[in-house]
This record gives sequence, structure tokens and C-alpha cells, in this order.
Amino acid sequence: MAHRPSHRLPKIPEMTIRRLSVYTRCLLQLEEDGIKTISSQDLADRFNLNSAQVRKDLAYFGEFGVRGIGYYVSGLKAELQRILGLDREWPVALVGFGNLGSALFHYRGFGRQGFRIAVIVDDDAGKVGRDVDRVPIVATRDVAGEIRTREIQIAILAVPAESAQAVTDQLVAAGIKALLNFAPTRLRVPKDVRLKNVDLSIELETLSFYLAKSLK
Amino acid sequence: MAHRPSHRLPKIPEMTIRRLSVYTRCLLQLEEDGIKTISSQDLADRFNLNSAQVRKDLAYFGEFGVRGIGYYVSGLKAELQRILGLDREWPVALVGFGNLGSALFHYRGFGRQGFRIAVIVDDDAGKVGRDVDRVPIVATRDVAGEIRTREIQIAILAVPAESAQAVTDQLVAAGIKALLNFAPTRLRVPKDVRLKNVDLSIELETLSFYLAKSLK
DNA sequence: TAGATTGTTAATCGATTAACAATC
DNA sequence: TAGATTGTTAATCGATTAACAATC
Repeated sequence: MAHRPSHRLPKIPEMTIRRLSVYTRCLLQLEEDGIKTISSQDLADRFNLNSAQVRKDLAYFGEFGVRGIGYYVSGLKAELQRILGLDREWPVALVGFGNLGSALFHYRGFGRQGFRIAVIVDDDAGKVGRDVDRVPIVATRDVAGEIRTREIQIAILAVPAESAQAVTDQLVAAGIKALLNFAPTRLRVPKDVRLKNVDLSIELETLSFYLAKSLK
Repeated sequence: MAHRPSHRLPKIPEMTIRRLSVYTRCLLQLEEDGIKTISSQDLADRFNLNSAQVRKDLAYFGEFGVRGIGYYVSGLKAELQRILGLDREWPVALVGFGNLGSALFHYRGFGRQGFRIAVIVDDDAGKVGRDVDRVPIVATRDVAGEIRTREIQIAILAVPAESAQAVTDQLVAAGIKALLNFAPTRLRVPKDVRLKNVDLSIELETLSFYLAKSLK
């Protein structure tokens, strides 16, 4: 079978996406500071990157600059927000409302870029049915309905490792398309579901490697 | 000036270190399951890696396998723990004891690999002086003494963005050599201090990029 | 126009993978 | 020994960087 006309498929490197996210935050700050234009060199210098890399990252998506000038801050910001999907609201399900879930709920910075926790999922009888800042807490057995009505595609998983796979299966069945997982366990999801693990142990162990090495 | 005899400096890729951490956890599990040996192919298959990559990752540090057999699980586990610095206890300072700090304190999995929270730092008058599971909570102004007496080299930063740089400066002055930062801000540290940022916004924005793209 | 900076091609660098002699 | 699997070299792949014509 023939592939779709691949006019947008030159396979974007993951690191490019991550840098676009960094550029976007920088542009938001520049705009606040009243700066109108910025060159790829200026932008690169702020993050110890190469200016060619900045231009190449952007070139995957179009031509946004003006030769001799650079990039218009607010224009580029808007383009990157569109590319990253930050030009709309993303309702998010927060699954697990223990210490970590609560911390993530109050984490400032999610909201700023259009992510809005629309429902909290927790099976604790003392929590189900309550609201937190107008966000309802529902039990796992009711999650499918909530996800469908609210058209939620993103879930943040902050439950213990033991229950992570079971609740993931239900989330996926209900239509969740992307998962940010904090449970220290390897989840299995269908190929069309995007899974990103935040693995705190790896981060710490990387640090201790360098410390141990410098001890000789 | 001549370099030191570089008999251990072929510059290890960061991704290699991260994979060693993954291998180690797998080996712990295999040992629990009573499995005695494993080949690079077996190990690679569990993580969709290439067997040559597994062997190359290990080859940076020595020859740990037996031709025709593979690797002895408990032997390799011990070697990797030594390489990653997991064959000793690392006292850790947990800085900030709000929702996130509390969640990290109770996070299982740190302790398993030798990281032990030895002191909690928080300036809330209601918290200072108390203990949590025998771990003392101290104020920032007393942190230097604690870090020196307990020989703490690693800090986990779970404070608001506004106070992150100030407390970091004090931690570094007191001798902290590695920082795992959860505050959504760019910290400046001396070159010899290892800094790893956990950036939750980037993770979410990467997810929304792929969702937005698949919407066309 | 002259100076600046883009978008893009070609060169470089580094990491992954294939292949295979060594050897248990 | 024959079969299996390592450690390592060479080939491949992909990402970063340098260089520069195009052009504002």
C-alpha cells in the first residue's frame, strides 16, 4: 500500500520537540520584557546551543524568520505554540490524589500553557465525590464516562506501582491517547498511545554515577 | 600541561549511564526470580535494544561476560551497582517539604538503591524542629552544618521557583555536589556541581505536540 | 546600498548496529 | 568438540555544526 503523501513527515527528532518547548518559554519571557525581535544566535546563546541548530529546529516546520532581522518574538511564539498544540486547552485527567497527585495538582506551570486538570481520579472513599478547587474527584469505575464527556486525551498517572497497569488499561479503553507516568513501573499500552515515563530513580542514579566516579 | 593518564576517560555517553541504571533494575528482578545467567540478547529484548548496544555499554567499564554463556546475573548486578555508585549509602537532603517534598519523601524506590533522606530542609515555623520518620526538619539557616556533619553531597530541590536559586546557593556553599531540581526555573551552579532538572512542562508539551500532530 | 541574518547544503561528529574472530 | 555468546572493529545511521548563497 502506498504511503500517504508525506508532505509533513521528515521525522522530527524528539530532541527538536523538547527544544521547541524551551524556545517557547523563552519567547514568552522576551515578549513580557517587551523585546520585539531575536536572532537565532541570541536565542542559542541563552541555552548554550548552536545557532544553526535553532534554525534547523524551526526549519522542520516552516520559514518563520526575516533575513537580516531575525524572528519576530510574538509571531514566532504563536507559531511554536501552534506547532506544540499549545494554542488550545487540553483537559487532563489527574489519576491518583495522594501526596504526589496533590503536588502535581498545585504545580504552577501546567496551567500556564493550556493544560487544565479537568477531573481527578481516586478510589479513596473519603475523597470520591468531593471537589478540589471546583475539580471533581471521581472513582476509577466512573472514569470512562468522564473521559468521554470531557473529551480528555491526556492523563497524568500518580498512583502506586501496583495499581498503575490496571488503571492504565481502563484509561486507554476510555480513549486516553497520552500518558505521563510517575509510577515506578513499566506500563504496557497500545502502539497508538503515547507514554512518557518520569523515572526519578534513573535521575538520581545518574547523579550518583558522576559522584562515585569523581571519588575515583 | 599534560593530561592525567586517561585510562578511564573515553567519555561515557549519558544515555549509556541511563541504560546501566535500567539494566541494574532488571538484574535485581532476575536475581529475585532465581535466574542465574543472561545473554546480551535476552537483556536487550526486554527493552527493545540491540544486543551489541548492551555489550558496548558494558565494555566501557570492563569485561563482565563469559563467551558462550552470557553474564552471571548477580555478578553483573554487583558490578553495575559499583559503577553507578549504588554499593554505598548516599545521604540526601530533601529541600522543601510541601506537597511535592512530602510526596518525594514517601516515594518508594529511592531507598531501595541506597539513597536515604538524611535531613529535610524547610523554613515553615510549624515544621522546623519536628521529625518525620526520625528524619529531622531543619531551617535553611542551619543547613550548612547538617550538610557538613552528615557529609551530604546530593540534594533534591522541591521548593517554589522563587526561592530555588537562593537556597541552591546556600546548598552549594555548604558542599552539595549534585542537585535534582523540580522547581520550574533555570538554576545557576558552579561547573563542578552536577545539576539535573526534572521539567514537567516539557514532558507534557511533548505529549501535546504528538496529539496535535495526529489531529493533522 | 552595506550589513545582518536567514534557510539550507555539505562536513563533521558521535552513537547505534552489523559482523565476526576469539573463546568459553 | 560443536554451539553459543562475548568483546571489538568496521559500517551505518542520525544529529549537530560550519559554511555560504539568498535576501531582508
